[in-house]
Order: sequence, then structure tokens, then C-alpha cells
Amino acid sequence: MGKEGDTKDRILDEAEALLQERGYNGFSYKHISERLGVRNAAVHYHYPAKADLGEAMVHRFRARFAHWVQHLDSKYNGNPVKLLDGFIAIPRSYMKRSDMVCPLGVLESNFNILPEPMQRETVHLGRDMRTWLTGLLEKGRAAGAFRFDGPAADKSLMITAALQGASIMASAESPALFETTVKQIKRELGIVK
Amino acid sequence: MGKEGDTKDRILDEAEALLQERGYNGFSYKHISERLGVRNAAVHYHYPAKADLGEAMVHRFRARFAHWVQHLDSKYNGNPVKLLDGFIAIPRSYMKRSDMVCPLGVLESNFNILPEPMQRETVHLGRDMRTWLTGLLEKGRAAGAFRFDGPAADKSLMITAALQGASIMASAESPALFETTVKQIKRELGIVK
DNA sequence: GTCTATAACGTGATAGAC
DNA sequence: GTCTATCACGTTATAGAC
Repeated sequence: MGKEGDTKDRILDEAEALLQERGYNGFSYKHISERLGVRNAAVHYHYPAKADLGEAMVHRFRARFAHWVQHLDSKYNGNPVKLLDGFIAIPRSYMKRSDMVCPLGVLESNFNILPEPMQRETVHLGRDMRTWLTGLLEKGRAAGAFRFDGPAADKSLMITAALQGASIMASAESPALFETTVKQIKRELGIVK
Repeated sequence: MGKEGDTKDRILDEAEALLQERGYNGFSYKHISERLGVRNAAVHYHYPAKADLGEAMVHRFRARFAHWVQHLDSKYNGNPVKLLDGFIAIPRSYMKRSDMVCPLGVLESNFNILPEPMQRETVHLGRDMRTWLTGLLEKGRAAGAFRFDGPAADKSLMITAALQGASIMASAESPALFETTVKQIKRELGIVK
């Protein structure tokens, strides 16, 4: 296990990038093994079936979100505007290259071709994110940091949908579409000019 | 050419449904030919390469949107609220089955694996839609039918992103996610309780 | 833990008969 | 315009040597 992590982790890293670039049906064990400089069979050793690899990916996405949330909560100690910025930074960070889509967007838009365990985990990931944002919006509105009409759950859903849609549009056209969407979201929460 | 249209059209119909259900890499000539009760070679007769079929699909999406706009404009004669409802009905109509995503969402989330002519047409389709909505929002705000902050172009982008994201979420979880997003969008435009 | 070799199958595509 | 037959290739996956 060198500084880039052991093979099992490196497989997951490559698979994740490929998933975001090309979708679940758009990458193969061959793509992964070639990028890693190993043979096809080595990948199968660590993840016997593609469904196993897929499951591990979504599981890691969920764990990462949980960790992110924990980290942000302690770092910003309840500051709603900072926490929202941190939340928005998640899909932005996944857009490292302009042709990458945030994981939830890829998973959901590939939903019907996903093995059942991946589908289950994907639904959970979406709910994790919306639930957390709903709580933040509620607290932020009560504290006078955000202004918006309607239930926090509805607003949370709309913001999540917009971020996800904008991330997908950005992958096809320009990262600017994501940033403009973010600006409008903040404007409508009353936290920007 | 019976009442369901000739084979060439029926191929396009099946390909469209398959694209929305499974993505561009998720369907094959075999899927289409089996659903149509013809042989693989018959499909290749009408669309020699998959890229030809894909191009025809996106071209039809664009033509359909242009036609829809024309139809709605004359039907509602400038009524902003009715026109917005018509616009929202587009992704909703594509969600016929809960596991179908609106075409632009699938195309954009599959962007990197699309043949270049499809990519070009996809970008145009997205711009067509945002441009039309921007004009509607501008006129509607001037007429006092809509209320929102910021440039109409930003608001148009955010609404389009939210509708697309919500359509994708709905395909993975429940059509209710789409309807709740629509309600929030309307609430924020000041056209609903 | 990685390799070679190979199997079984799906996919995009073509030739040529009817 | 559709058929049968066939092809080259990619993909997922396994057996067994090192």
C-alpha cells in the first residue's frame, strides 16, 4: 500500500471517476484495469462482479456525505450560511473536470439499469442529503439567516433538484451554468445582493 | 403505413422510450427489434448506425419543442401563467411512466458517451428551452404575473435545472418529488398560495 | 494478489437472398 | 423493406498457474 492507497481503493477511485464521466453502463473492467496498469482478472479479484463494485461505490458516497456533514457541523458550529456553502461545495467538488456529474445525479439518471442493491442505496443517499438540508433551512430561517416561502422540506427538494440539474447541465455545456444557478439560489434565500 | 406509423417512425418511438428508461448505452438494436417484432437488420436498414438513430432522436426532440412552443403561444395568446404550466407539462408528459426521465436530462447526463452530432444538438435543445423560458419570465414579470429577484436568465436557468433534476429524482423515487418541486417553483413566482 | 488464457454472451454492423 | 447468416469486437466472468 503506497501513498496512493492499495489496489482495492485505487479501483474504487477509478471506477468512481469513470461512473461520473460515462455512467454505469459506460465503463468496464477493461477501462479500470487499463487506467491502473493491471489485468482484468486483478479487478475481479477485489470485486468479483460489477454489482459488487457498484455497491461499494454508492456505499462510499454515503459514508463520505455522512463524514462531510459531521466535519462541517463541527467546523462551522451551526452557522447556516457557511453550512449551506459547504453543502453546495459537494456537487461542485465532484465537477473537478467539466465533464463530470455529481454522483447522485448519475446514479439517479441511470436508476433503471442499476442492480437492485445500488438502487436501494441511491434512494437512501438522496434522502440523506435532502433531510440534512431541510434541517439546515429550518434552523437558518428561524435564526433569520435565510428567507423563503413554504415548508423547508419543499425548499430543500427544490434546491437539491436545482443543484443536481445544474451539475448535469454544466457537464454538457459549461461550469458557469452551475455557478449561475448557485447565485440565483442564494439570491432567493436573501443571502446575496 | 398503418395507424401506428411506418416502421421508421416506430423505431424512433421505441428508441426514444428506451433512451429515457435506460440511457444511450443502455439500449441496443436488439431491444428495439424485439419490441417491434422485426429483425435486427431491419432496424439497420432505416438507421445504418446507432449514431444516425441517436441524431434523429435529438432532432425530433428539438422539432417537437419548437412545435409545442408555437402551439402553446397561439393557444394561450401570451397568458404567462398558462404558458408556464404548458412548459412544465413537457417534462411531466415525458414522465409517463415513473421510470422515465425527460429527454434533455438523459442526453445531458450521458453527454460524454454521445456521438458528436448528438452532443451538438443536445446543447442546442437546452439553449432553446432556457431562451424561451427567459422570454416568458421577462414578459410575465413586466405584466405583474410573476414576481422574482435577479435577471430573468438566471431565474430561467434555475427553474430549468430544478425541473430537470426533479424529473430525474422522480424516476428514481417517486413522481411526487416532481410535483412538489413544481409547487415550490410556483410559490416562489407568487402564483400559488 | 496478480497473471495468462479462455469462455459465453451482447452489441453494432454488413452481405446477400427473397 | 425485411429476412437469414455471419462477423469482429467488447464485456463480464472464471479456472488455474505463479
